Amino acid sequence: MDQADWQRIKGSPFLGVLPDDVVQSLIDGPLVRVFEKGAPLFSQGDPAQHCYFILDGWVKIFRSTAQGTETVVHIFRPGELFAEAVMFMGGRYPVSAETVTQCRLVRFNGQKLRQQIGAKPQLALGMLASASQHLKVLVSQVENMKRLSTSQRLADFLLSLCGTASGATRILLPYEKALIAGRLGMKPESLSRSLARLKPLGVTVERDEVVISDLDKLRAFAEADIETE
Amino acid sequence: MDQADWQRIKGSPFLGVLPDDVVQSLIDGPLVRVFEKGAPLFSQGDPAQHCYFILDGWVKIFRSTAQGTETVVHIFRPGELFAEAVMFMGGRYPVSAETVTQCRLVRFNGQKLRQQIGAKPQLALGMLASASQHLKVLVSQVENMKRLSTSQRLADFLLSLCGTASGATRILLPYEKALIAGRLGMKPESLSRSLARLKPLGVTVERDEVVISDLDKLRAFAEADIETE
DNA sequence: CGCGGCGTTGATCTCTGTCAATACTTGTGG
DNA sequence: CCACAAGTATTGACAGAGATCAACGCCGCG
Repeated sequence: MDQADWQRIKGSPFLGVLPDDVVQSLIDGPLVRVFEKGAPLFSQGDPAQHCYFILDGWVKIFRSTAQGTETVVHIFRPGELFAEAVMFMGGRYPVSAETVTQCRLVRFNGQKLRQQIGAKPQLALGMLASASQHLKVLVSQVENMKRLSTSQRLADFLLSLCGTASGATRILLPYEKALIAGRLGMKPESLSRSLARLKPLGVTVERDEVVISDLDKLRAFAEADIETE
Repeated sequence: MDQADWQRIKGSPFLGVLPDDVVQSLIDGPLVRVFEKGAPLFSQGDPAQHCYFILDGWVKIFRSTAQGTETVVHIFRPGELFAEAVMFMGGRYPVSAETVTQCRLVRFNGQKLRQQIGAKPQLALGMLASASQHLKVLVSQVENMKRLSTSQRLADFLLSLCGTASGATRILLPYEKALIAGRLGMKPESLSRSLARLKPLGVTVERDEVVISDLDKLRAFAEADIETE
């Protein structure tokens, strides 16, 4: 775990407020764990004993039905902590998690965390902050599904990869397009067509590289109530 | 605030674990506040200083765009606590809230809560339980939007009003159908047609009264991956 | 009685899922 | 170096679901 890793941890709402030695005391086993792409982290129904912080890579959170269909609920990115609320409660995971790229993760032990909670109220504050963050994300996901067209959701997704920059930019899609489609609530074919529909707005795709010529134009489109062409 | 009201509060994952005097000490001003239908509680962007527990009535959580359209994100019902996680952070509300019926609410003060958590860490445990609960609700909403047809979402919604009963039942729709449609991510016209499509499954509607002849049959329909009609 | 809000119904259109065919990429083994 | 196979992405044709627009019925209320 190098300096950049600690920097990442400091940026997290949950872990950022804690002294380094406290953070270390919550880690169970090796400080950093490396997972290959497609590695399962936990399954829905498992006892929620750990939560994870992402140093590098992307992690898929999904639900499976008895028939085997799987629905992507969310995909977490580097710098995010997930499964902390349910782990803290000590119940069972309501969803499954799996890496979608190679990942470097920090795993925290729920039992140790629960032991420390009484002595360190800021632990609880941080967990609530993190849980609140996740609530916001899911709230806007529900909103997007209800209100936006597929192209708008895609635009929103691309913008979320760009940060707050303006003008033109060039981004790499972080994982497979089929997964992006699932994350946005559509099929891969629809994603292809949605991407094509963004071409008039200055969005061109080649392989896993997307070039956006005017971020503000794309933002206006993503937020528009009525599709203007 | 009578005995039944306290009973309600006892059923809340967050407040249920707290002693009565602690609950009272968190209340800011009058114990119970009465709101007429359509009363705004807070707007997105306001500093999140309070959270609310619903004794009676229904509260709509929604988002407004710059253009003025609003999207219903969630509708809370009697016995539910909302806005607690974001209030805890001390940031700003990401959504707006408004009563959709006449309401009797209990309002809690964020500052007092934060003070008390320092002194009594078990307060934080309850809050985490509540946040975790709401996360689960949102996760299943995301899943429903992505995976289920409109009729299935409607069936799911009706079942959520029935509890765990079996056999036949009769329920009253708690608010206007246009609002139900928004909650389920569809248009009022589609809601009408979805209701009609449930008739072969033993669901009949008259005004705001719904009669279900076989709850288990409806459950099977709501959970099916492929519509078998 | 007439008006307005709400809900339903009907006709039509658009979009997305589905199914299928076709590149393109990558990796493997001859 | 090439042939081949498997995984991934795009494209086209088609059918179905839901949105849209418009008309009508119902009911409460002045």
